[in-house]
Amino acid sequence: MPKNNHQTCLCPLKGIIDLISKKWALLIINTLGNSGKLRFNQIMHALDGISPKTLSETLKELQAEGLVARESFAEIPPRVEYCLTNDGVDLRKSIIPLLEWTAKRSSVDQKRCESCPPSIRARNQANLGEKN
Amino acid sequence: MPKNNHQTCLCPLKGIIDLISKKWALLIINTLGNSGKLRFNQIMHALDGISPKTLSETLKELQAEGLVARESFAEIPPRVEYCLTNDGVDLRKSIIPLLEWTAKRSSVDQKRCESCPPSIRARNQANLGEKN
DNA sequence: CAGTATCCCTTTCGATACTG
DNA sequence: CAGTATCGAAAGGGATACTG
Repeated sequence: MPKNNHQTCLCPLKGIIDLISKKWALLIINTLGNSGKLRFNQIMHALDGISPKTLSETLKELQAEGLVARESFAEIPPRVEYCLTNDGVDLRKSIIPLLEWTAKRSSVDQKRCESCPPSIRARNQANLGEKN
Repeated sequence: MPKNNHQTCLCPLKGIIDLISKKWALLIINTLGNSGKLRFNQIMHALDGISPKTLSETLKELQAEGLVARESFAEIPPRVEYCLTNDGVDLRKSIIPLLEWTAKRSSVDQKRCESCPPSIRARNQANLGEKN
């Protein structure tokens, strides 16, 4: 069996394309994965540039897919927290190679990560060092 | 260091979203990866439903990104072959976990893979068996 | 605070006919 | 065969104002 001939069916991909091709879906997944629990406005802030409409819609789709869990508290002012489900965590893990591939191609992007905590940036650099 | 707290920066993701959010990009990558070299009309046929315009445009972008190589032969009728570059092969490898995640979620999709060669389907089943 | 409702612009992409 | 040209429909998504 040739080493570089690992064949995969593209049919499952068709299904997932709709999900991850949503401009913000993977970003939300990753942000929640980084932070654990976040409130609506916290996600808005973390994903600089997303509109409340888009965030709201995308979160609903992610919930429908069983990737994100929503918990609301009967308080005033209202409080709602979002986090990944186990499935969401798995998805996030499965895109890490993709992240690494991207980072490896354009390490220039690392410098633009002003919205990322220094700890994450440091870890990225370390990961890149290991891989190269 | 908590085990489930592997943090990743989302900035590289922003860059890749544009690429993979193209409806057909990953499908082309994977099809080429499965088959090695393919001609324009072969890709058209493999990706049932894509229009020549969309295929042409997407192939150009993938070439511009250095993921796909194009080789044309001065023959009549003309012949052009596409294949993955090394970078393209790497990208394809990096999305395999994503494919596996998707396949694991909805093994029902496996049954709809009528366009896939039986050998690929068999391999998918085997891979699923290993993972579960 | 956590969304929803509107408006509108842009991009995407399918269908089809045509060309070197 | 390997595309290109043109048209149009549809969806994505931003800005903003508003509501429970």
